[in-house]
Amino acid sequence: MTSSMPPPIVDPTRLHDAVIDWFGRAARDLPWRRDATPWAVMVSEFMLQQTPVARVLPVYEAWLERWPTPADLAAEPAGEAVRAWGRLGYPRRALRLHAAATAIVEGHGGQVPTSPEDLRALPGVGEYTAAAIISFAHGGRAVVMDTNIRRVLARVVTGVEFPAAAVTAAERELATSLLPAERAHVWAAATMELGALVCTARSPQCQVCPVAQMCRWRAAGHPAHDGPPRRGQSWEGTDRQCRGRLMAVLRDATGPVAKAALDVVWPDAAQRERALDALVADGLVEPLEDETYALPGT
DNA sequence: GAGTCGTGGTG
DNA sequence: TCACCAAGACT
Repeated sequence: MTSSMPPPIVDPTRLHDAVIDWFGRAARDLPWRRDATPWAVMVSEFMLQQTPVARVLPVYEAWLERWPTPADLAAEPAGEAVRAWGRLGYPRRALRLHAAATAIVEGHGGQVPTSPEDLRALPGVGEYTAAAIISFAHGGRAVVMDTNIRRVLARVVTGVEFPAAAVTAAERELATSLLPAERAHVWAAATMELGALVCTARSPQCQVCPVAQMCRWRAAGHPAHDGPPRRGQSWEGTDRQCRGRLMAVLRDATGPVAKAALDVVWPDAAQRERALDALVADGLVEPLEDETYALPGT
């Protein structure tokens, strides 16, 4: 696969050293770094998918205390995972994490897999999460591309404000070419941290950036994003909002709830029924007898 | 490849 | 205020 991208202008070694050195001073003391067992890393990565660190922290702590191993989680009904997920959002992630724990117990002796293939076969583990687990849990060498790293590379190396909506081949080639032979996992964590703390989406702190001197976007005068506007996520009146309301009722209940309790949280009956059916199809809700509903297995 | 899937903080 | 954004995965 040939790339249409010009070769990187920055010197990879300088880039690595600057970012990793900065990371040594500025890295946050996060619980999944302090106790980076494979299961802890895996749980954190599921929770951090599209969810800010600050909101993950309390749920993460409670989760690992209750379920210190994959087997502990797999031993309980999926609904308990959904309930403990709380208001993190995208509750299917809780379902997938539970299913992944079950698969780990049944197929991997209770140990989080180490190979990309085995990791990707787990529900909820995509390209990013597999690479993250390999890097942060096993100290392996993998191309990690999350929203932070993609933005940092787009700016520093490519010279544009934002990466494309979806990962491109050129981007993957660039990230691969920059993957250091040694301490690749530190490079991944450091680049991600730089994107999270300094090279942020809204208001980048170039004044304190360790690679400002070699940043192509900065050198070009911070040109604004050129391309189609990134589609905002609508919310009011959507199925997602409706689903959220229904799930909140079931989470906050101690057992099965009557359908009437669900009806009152969404006025549009047709949309409500459609959303409820979808939740059942997704496995997030279990219909029981006498027109009652519950989280699966509870 | 574009759509869908939650929730809440913030510039 | 409100559109944007947050360690994506899946169809």
